[in-house]
Amino acid sequence: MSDHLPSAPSAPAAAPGTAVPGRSVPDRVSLDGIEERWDGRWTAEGLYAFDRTAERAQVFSIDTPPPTVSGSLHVGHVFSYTHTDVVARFRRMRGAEVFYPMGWDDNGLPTERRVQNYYGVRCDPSLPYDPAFEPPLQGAEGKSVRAADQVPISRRNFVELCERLTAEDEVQFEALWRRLGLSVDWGMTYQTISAEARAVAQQAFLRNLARGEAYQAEAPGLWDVTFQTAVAQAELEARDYPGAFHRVAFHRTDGTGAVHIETTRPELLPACVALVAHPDDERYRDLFGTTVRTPLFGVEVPVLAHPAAEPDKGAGIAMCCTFGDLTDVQWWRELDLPTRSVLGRDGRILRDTPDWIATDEGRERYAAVAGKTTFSAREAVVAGLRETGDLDGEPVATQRKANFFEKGDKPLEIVTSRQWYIGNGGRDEALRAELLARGTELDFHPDFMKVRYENWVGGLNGDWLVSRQRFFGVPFPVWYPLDEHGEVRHDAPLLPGEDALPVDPSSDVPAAYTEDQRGVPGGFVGDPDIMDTWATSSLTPQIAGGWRTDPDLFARVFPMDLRPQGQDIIRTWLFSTVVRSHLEHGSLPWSDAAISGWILDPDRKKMSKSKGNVVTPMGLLEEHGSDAVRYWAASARLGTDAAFEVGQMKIGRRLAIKVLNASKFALSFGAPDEPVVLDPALVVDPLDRAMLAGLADVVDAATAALEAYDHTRALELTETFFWTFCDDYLELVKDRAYGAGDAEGEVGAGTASARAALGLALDALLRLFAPVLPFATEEVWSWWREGSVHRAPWPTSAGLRTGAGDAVPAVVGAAGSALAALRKVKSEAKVSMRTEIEHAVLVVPAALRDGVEAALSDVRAAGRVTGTLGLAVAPEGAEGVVAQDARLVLPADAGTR
RNA sequence: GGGCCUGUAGCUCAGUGGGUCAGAGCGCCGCGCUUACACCGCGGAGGUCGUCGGUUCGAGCCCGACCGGGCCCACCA
Repeated sequence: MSDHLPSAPSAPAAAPGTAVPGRSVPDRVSLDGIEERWDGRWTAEGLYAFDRTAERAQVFSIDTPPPTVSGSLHVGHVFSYTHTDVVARFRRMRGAEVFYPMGWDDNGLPTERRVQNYYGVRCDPSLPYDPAFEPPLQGAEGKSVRAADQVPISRRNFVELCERLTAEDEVQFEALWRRLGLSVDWGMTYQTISAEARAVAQQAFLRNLARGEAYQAEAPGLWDVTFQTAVAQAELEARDYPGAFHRVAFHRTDGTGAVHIETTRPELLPACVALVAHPDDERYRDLFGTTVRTPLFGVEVPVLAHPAAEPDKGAGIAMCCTFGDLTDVQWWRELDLPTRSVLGRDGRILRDTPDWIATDEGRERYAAVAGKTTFSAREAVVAGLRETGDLDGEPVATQRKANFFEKGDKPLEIVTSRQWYIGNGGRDEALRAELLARGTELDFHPDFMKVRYENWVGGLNGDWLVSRQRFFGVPFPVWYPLDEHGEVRHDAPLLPGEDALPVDPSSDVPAAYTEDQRGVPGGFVGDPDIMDTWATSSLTPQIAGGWRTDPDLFARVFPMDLRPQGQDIIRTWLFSTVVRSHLEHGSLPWSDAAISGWILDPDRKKMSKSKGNVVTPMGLLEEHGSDAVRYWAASARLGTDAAFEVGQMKIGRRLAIKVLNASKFALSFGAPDEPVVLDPALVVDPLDRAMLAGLADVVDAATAALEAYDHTRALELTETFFWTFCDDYLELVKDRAYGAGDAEGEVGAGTASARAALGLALDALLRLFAPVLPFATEEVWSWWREGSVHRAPWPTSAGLRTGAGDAVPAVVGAAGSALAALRKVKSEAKVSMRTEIEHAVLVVPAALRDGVEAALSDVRAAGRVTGTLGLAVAPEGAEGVVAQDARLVLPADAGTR
């Protein structure tokens, strides 16, 4: 007996070999309204609901990327989310219980800014919660409200407004995803700023802290002066930045002359702590150990040797300031130099004149730059250097690379501050090796994306800085005692129990303290910082999987199977998730990572947001249909950039319509109430058997491709087969399937064979297409089958092979070539394909001879050959089938050939 | 400077352990209202596979160099 329809628990598919009763094929088929109709049904039936009684081995869990709800979705999202959905649908049909949640990322700067502008407020954690608060503005979208005009509100109020605002976005986003046909379980959504997500982030942090993986340190670090927050290595972006080399004289204290250095940051002159040159540099060897005096400010600094100094850069001797760049930090640390910071966290030169500037002139010069931005301070310093003659020549303009916060527009400065870190291998070789090993374990699709992971981990130069000096976000669940002098005891943090989470240390009180002790000597103070957004989103598997509150669920879904994401956030989201999982669970967070490429506009540039917004995703879906857009997305391989191509969507739409039409046709034979018998034993005709043999190969190959995350290959195989099926097989088999040659009232064996083969083929093809074209396939499925195609089992080749017997697929191609030869005769004669042929000889290559002969009667019928159709073997080397000596039956007025 | 990806018909792309691999679709040209489909069908014309070397009996497919695209990292004196 065949097993072409293996039973699945939720799929009331036909039992092997049984008849599928009752067809209900519409007279006219259409894609119009198909998305709303089926999305509604799927929702009503809970078709994609996750069965949480499933065991881990049965579950396929997906760590869906939560889109930023304060941005807008663009075609790139549609593209990559389709890839994931194809996987989800395939796995579901393969019998897996698919855990496919959707998250909304409403934590972070984009949401913070949007809430500020939309409601005219700003977050001030020092304020108490006001339950009755109503924002001054509603929907001041587009206009940004000046900071001075923003009403300060408590963090809790701010979070509430965030949730209020993003709720509207989530409705829009969900509508789009539904329209696109994502088979998400909409009963399982999460928000990254929700109480649950905050609690997970805090709990994970507390555990990192308890294990010694998280720590606090006061150290120089990269600082964004606009946002006034520390920034992590992963958030850096190197950009070109105009600057100028200034050649500046330092005066030797022994009075023997001057040393010239070159700098692009003359405004940092008051922060200079040393001059540094390479130990082997002949030019400066004599100076090592001596001191020089800084111009303008008259501070005596040593000339030192350090191998990190590069003789061919600038003058070969550099001024080391605290801090101009990361090399300065290295020198400062390794040469044990003093800290002389002059730059404030707001990016301005500190107002108070520092005590290391002792001379009257120096103090005067400093007063002239105090409080200025780096830009103005630079002008002032340069003017001063000109005045004193310490500027040698004119500044030489240069283009240099500077580090920027990816969301910022001013170069990062280096500022000393107290920050939280989580170990990520950046300063611990053993941990780095472990994390590199995790990367090796993880199956990247495509695999070369693994290199990006390895490069990043290999190049880390510090631990993960997780604290941010912002106000909206997940606060650190930490308080500190104040000693009797009111000094903060950072070394003795007060921590909440896990049951108390989430906490907000700015409004909650640590155990054994009362609110009135906040900020007073002997009392306590809350940690003012919030976590980096990645510190929360690195925990999406834990948040979505119920790590904290639902261990039963968590055990069924974690470690997850798949992380789909973009290649640009391998260093951030992917890596940080691996770090958290490794530290907390001692495992990878998922076994596979599917990396989608970019969408490029027709100019081969990365599709910009502005362009992406011109073509809204919803507009695309409405114009072309969801299946069509999905087809375009599914045509692009993972990890490969794809062009935004409307043409490809049109092809997809055509395919979807073809599926409807061809299916309608394949189901049109026999009386309407006559059952479709899906019995391979009925398939006896050589052509039918060959078709099934080909289809069986396609099923095997497509299945293997999808297993390997190669949805493109699977689609291509299926599609190619399907078009041949339509253009050749359906045409060839048409008359026989109608029962053209059967006696009145009888269904001949050939007819039954064709009908069974058509049914079996349709049955498999619909399921093969279902992951990519969920709407069209479901529509067709509903005409003749019970249940949803999306819960039907993935096709297997075994039943098809039973029907195929020992037939080889090539017969279909041979017969198709023969039919094409007859068509060509008509095409060249410029007559209708319906024109009858009264005589022709098919000259076929030897290799095709048997195939053509096996299907000759079908070829005759499809080619409308009424008389003799001869068969001859072509000479060696001839290609293709040629019809010779064709005589067409032409209308009287067209003349004869 | 280091690394990854990529360069095949006008366009978008397949070409699977080197030997019918020179392909598909779109576009183009011509034809056809053939009762599944005119949101269609049929037929046809398009390429010395970026360049130059090398390995091999044989190379889009392997190796090297170069040229052209895209991206990541490093480079802030």
